[in-house]
Amino acid sequence: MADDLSQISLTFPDGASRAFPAGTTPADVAASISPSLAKKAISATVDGAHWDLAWPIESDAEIAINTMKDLDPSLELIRHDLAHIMARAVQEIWPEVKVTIGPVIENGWYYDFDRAEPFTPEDLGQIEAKMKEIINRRDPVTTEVWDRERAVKYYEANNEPYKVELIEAIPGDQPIRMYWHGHWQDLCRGPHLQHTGQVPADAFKLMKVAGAYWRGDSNRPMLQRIYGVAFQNRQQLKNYLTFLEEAEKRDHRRLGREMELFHFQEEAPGMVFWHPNGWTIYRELEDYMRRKLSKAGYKEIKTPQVVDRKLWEASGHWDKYRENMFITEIDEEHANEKRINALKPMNCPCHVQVFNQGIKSYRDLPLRLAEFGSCHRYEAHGALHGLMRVRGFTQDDAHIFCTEDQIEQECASFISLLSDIYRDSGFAKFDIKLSTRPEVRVGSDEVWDKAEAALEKAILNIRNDFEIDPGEGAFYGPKLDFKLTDAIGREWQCGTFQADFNLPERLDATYIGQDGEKHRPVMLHRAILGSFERFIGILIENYAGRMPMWLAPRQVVVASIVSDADAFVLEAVQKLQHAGLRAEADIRNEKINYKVREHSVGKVPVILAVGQREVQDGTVTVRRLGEKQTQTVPLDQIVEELAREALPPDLAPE
RNA sequence: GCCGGCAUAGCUCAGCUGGUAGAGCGCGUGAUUUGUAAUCACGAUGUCGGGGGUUCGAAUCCCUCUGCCGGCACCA
Repeated sequence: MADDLSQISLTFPDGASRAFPAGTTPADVAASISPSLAKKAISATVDGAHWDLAWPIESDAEIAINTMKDLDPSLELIRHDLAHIMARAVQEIWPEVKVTIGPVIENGWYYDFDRAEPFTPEDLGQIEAKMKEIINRRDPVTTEVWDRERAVKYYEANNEPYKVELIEAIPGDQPIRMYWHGHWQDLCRGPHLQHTGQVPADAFKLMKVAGAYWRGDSNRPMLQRIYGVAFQNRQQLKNYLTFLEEAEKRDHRRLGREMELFHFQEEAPGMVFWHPNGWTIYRELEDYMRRKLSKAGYKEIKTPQVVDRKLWEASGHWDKYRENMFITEIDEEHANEKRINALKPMNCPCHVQVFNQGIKSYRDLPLRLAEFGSCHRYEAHGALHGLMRVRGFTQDDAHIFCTEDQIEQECASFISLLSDIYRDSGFAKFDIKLSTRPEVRVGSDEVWDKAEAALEKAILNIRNDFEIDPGEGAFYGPKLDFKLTDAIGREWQCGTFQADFNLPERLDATYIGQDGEKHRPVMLHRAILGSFERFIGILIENYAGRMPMWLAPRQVVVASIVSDADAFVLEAVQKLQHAGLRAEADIRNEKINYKVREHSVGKVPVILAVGQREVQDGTVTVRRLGEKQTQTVPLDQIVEELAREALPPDLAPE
């Protein structure tokens, strides 16, 4: 063994330390502990870094040996190695295909290939079969650190130009690691399993092929990306596939059709045709927002849809977003020139116009101008997606004109308002991200210091965890983004709060300060829902269409069991409607089973059934969505109960 | 915008290698008066996304446009 000078001390998770020769590998360490651990070991965690069993450790460190029982490292290795195994399978089938990169992602991995022919779904099956073959070969994984030039020459010789480019992008102080699975080779930073047979052959699946730009750059070649998912065992894979099916059932586009909420059609791509049911949800949400904003000290305004390009030139949007704006032209009778207007893509320039009317005093600040602002943006065809990404949408927009000193208070009130609204709409959890000053920006460093600190302090008033995204702020000011988590764990960025030192300048907004001089206000752009369209899409998916009472488009259906009950049904509906409920009668000549099924599928939260007995007793039999039991109660009682239940959260007594 | 796929009745989908369309649900009519997730019978579904071409003949093959789906890029 090596002498004392080249000894290092490794500390284990239980706190014990032992001396090892410098350059010892985790495999050596595992073997020194027990033969069974040596067998089970797959990788190590060394000072927090995921470490290949074959990588030498040169200095004192904390070490933990990982086995397949350690979820994160084992999934990481399985998915990582599958990416290579897939690339190898592809090259074994089609040797001319060029390989590029293949990282691990959530639930699996992808790998991008350059191939003239498109991959077909049948190809995926063939690749999968080949991958299983490779796994069964149990080829050992070996790792070598190569000299940079040698690696470049190697890839040049093998006609793998993408790999050459990748090597050139690796910082000079980092090793070029060459990995071999049997005869197949890839460039990779590792770590890896010890042989391909360690990957569970029945716990992965290739999911889809899609185009993807080389290095994410739309000016560079379009490659073909194959996505795969992988888990530790077959059951976990099955669970995941079931989860996907469940998520598909929540798809708001499907539910939108089934529940008759809205539709889209060719003549207006990306624009929503709201149907009565969907528009009911929209209006309930809008009414709720209007009350919340009004209570929070906002003044609601409405500004024009069609605005002369001059204003967009002044605001800077014409230069930057011209391509994405809907333009209207008009020949005015006595004008020399055609007048060019744009449908507003955002509300802020118009809000500044409202602010600029008359002279504002510091006493007017903060001035909070809110608008349910209907905006249009020409989004790329490929970007459209149901209600989630549309070309015509309505923001719950507002601009707060204030002084620098007021930013913190305004931000704090905003976050508290946003928390209320998210909670009321069913989202308990949300995350906050603070994006700070970018390289290129307007405004002095002092103002940025102040604004960033104000936003940070405002968050800390409410909670102590938030993420910082350095350099990702807008050029005009720092911003906060708010991401909520839905019922199946997906995250959606909805709210935003942005300080703006630029637009007031460009559009010359001023107020008279205490000193009698003109000053520039700061403008705070903020939204909570983002857009009504998208937020409703998120609500539909979050609730899987089973909206809470106050948002449900059809709240109660009163269904007759025999036609002798029809009169009582109509009476009940009238009482429910008088109590403010969205109630309807179902006195069709159908069995109660049929009616219950239809309204359950239609996601009506409450069905009241009326037969002979109920008519006699003045009662109804209540069945709630998703419950099998029923309960017979006096009509007047349930009317009162449901009316209370249907109150929007801000109007409901605590 | 880019890559790939798809487009048949209101919805979900079938229609093999070219011979002018079919099922279930829904809809309409009638019967049934029904007790908590589909009662029975009968009936009608349509410019096979639009345009052009090949062919004696096109839902089917080719071209093109549009839209949708999955990604990528974009998202003030």
